[in-house]
Amino acid sequence: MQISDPTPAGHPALNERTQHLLKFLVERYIRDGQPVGSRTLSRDAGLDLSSATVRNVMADLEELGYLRAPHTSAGRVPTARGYRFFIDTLLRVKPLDSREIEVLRRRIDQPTQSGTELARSVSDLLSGVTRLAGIVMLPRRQTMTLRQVEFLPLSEHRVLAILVLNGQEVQNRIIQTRRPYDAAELQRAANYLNAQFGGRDIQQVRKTLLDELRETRDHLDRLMQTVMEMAEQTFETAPESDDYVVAGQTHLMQYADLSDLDKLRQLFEAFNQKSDLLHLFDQCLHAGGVQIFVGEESGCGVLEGCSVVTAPYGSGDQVLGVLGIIGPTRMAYDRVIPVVDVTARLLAEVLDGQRD
Amino acid sequence: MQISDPTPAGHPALNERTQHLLKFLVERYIRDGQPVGSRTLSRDAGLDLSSATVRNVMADLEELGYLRAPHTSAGRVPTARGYRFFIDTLLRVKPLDSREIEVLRRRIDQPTQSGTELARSVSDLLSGVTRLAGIVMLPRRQTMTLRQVEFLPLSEHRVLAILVLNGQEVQNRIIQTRRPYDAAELQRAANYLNAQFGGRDIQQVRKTLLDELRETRDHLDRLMQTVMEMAEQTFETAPESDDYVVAGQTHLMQYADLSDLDKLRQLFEAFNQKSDLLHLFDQCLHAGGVQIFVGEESGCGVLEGCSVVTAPYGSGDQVLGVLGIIGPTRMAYDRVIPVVDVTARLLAEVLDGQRD
DNA sequence: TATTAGCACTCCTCACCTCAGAGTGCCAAC
DNA sequence: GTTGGCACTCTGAGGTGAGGAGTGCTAATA
Repeated sequence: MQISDPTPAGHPALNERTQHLLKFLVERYIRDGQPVGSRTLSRDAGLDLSSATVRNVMADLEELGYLRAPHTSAGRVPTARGYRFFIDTLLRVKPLDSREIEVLRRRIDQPTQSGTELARSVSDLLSGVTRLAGIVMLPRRQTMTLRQVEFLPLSEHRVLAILVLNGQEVQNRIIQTRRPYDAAELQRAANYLNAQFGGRDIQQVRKTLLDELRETRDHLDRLMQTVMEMAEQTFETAPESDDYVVAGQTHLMQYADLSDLDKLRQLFEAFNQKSDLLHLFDQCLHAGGVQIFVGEESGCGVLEGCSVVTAPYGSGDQVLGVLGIIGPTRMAYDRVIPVVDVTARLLAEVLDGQRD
Repeated sequence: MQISDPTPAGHPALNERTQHLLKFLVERYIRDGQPVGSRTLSRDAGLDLSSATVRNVMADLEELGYLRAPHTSAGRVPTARGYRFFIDTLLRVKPLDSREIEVLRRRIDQPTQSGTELARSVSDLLSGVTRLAGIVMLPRRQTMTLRQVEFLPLSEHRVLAILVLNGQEVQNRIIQTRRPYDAAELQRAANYLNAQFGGRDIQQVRKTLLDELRETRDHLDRLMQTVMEMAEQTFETAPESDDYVVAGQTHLMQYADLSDLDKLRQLFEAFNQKSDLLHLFDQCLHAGGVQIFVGEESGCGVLEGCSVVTAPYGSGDQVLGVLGIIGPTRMAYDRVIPVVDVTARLLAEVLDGQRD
């Protein structure tokens, strides 16, 4: 697994003892949710240091911006920068054992009727296993392979276009036509498209058909005119698709860190709005591994107090989408990161298997 | 409009003065959210009574279970029973003016690709206008009219069934077949089904085909065998459909009445679970008008502190589904009720218009 | 020079108190 | 039946003080 830092920032060298203390403090804070004091560290961190010494170290770490004290006498808490350093250099991830992986695999590899359904089930899985909010971005339509296209006349000026993609996914679109078409005409257009473009991805189809032929439209024969009118609306980028699927938002209401109702409301609205989060996920598409945003690193104001862990998933060597979780900054990264990572891999496997 | 009481209960006769005071108290409480005291009523209710008199009346109303006092010195608050009486006999609903109706109509009558999309947009509308959570139950598949059915071979043992319903709605299902079928065979089966059952509702189709023919299966010719295998899976009740669509849940986080995070979590989980709410809405399908559940009248524990206002909508004389809102018990019924009522009517109109 | 014990200090939390304000119930008078 | 008056109750805001946790600093120590 490769964890890349979206916002690399220089970290001054810390000696081993300091790192150990920081690591212990972050872990303890993640476990208990309470500010950690020097006495606790002196006693439990296993370094045989007096609390006074620990205090000196903590003061240094606060100076460097890794820790902060909620108030004078309250111990220390990691800052976003502290979490960042923790994740990048201190964290040892616990790999899932094969039994857990098998459970995940079985839950993902269930027969589904559509990509949306699969995405829903995977985000359910993510949220169930991590007790956080799970998110799965749907594969971009543009990257899907065209298996088959059919046209069905519905009424005088309406034709139903049916796209079978990736051998599993079916999409419909109702097309408004300029003139009536009969079934035979539509059949011929579909045959042509299937013969010419079956097996290619939508992006290519669109490019070839529209960009290359549009100019010569006036010189096309009747068949190709039909093909063009159908294709134009059929292969346009779909504004309909749901972009991503969220599950388990309610989990986020359990964490004291996010108990501010107003903040929570804004967060939930961001889930519905989608645009901000989509932008964030787009950045992760080509990260090539697990990516983590701590707090406001994402540049998204509503994500204050939250962290996002994402991983792209793909079929073959192509990136199809991104999945991940959103939870309080104070989350069990050592567990969540492998879950996200493995889920992405398993989803890729399943999608590969479906390409029959 | 007809507002029916789902749980009629005897209400003793109240004299006019008492009713007036109760009405004023409920309205004031809905407006301000504060317990209403005798002084306020004496001063503002326009009855020229001393607070002592009002206190006597309030004591009676408390005795009858219409009011309760949060504590000794805090004025009174309506109980569920109080709201019930208010809604049934005291409430004067403010009809929407034609301008408002026009705005609603335009927002509903937008071109949509599918029933789900339409439902989503209507529940968005409901939640936007009322600032509560809007819910639209999707039309039961069983009640839809079959326009057209087509079968598309996908691979050896997989056939894509495409159902065009109500002239607007398209549904797909992938069917696993026992033996391979070629395109011509499937075409004949589709032709048969379209000829025999086009224009009938799914319920009928299913009944006729499955119940009547299943027994005689062994004596059917090859065409009918094909028809049967296709139809069995195509017309089975769909477990896939999303049942209902919720919008604007986040609005509910703004109301102090529901500010208990844990309660709120349970409520949101009920939205996702769906089964409880579906059961509730099913009851409203044949109510023939606006129906209101106050607090736990619905029999649904998580709805404590909430009211539900629903109205069935239909096309022609057939009930297709239910829509409504969920909000805090303390909501502006005089405004919400007509909004729900009119929205249901407008949705029916639009659906009627689409039956081309 | 790094570590430590000791100590004064800060700040939070909690329990407790008080007090004003709002509202009630009841009673006697009208 | 209605009303004024009065004692009573309860809440909520504000204040106080003890206890505890944790810090920073300093001087002593290894």
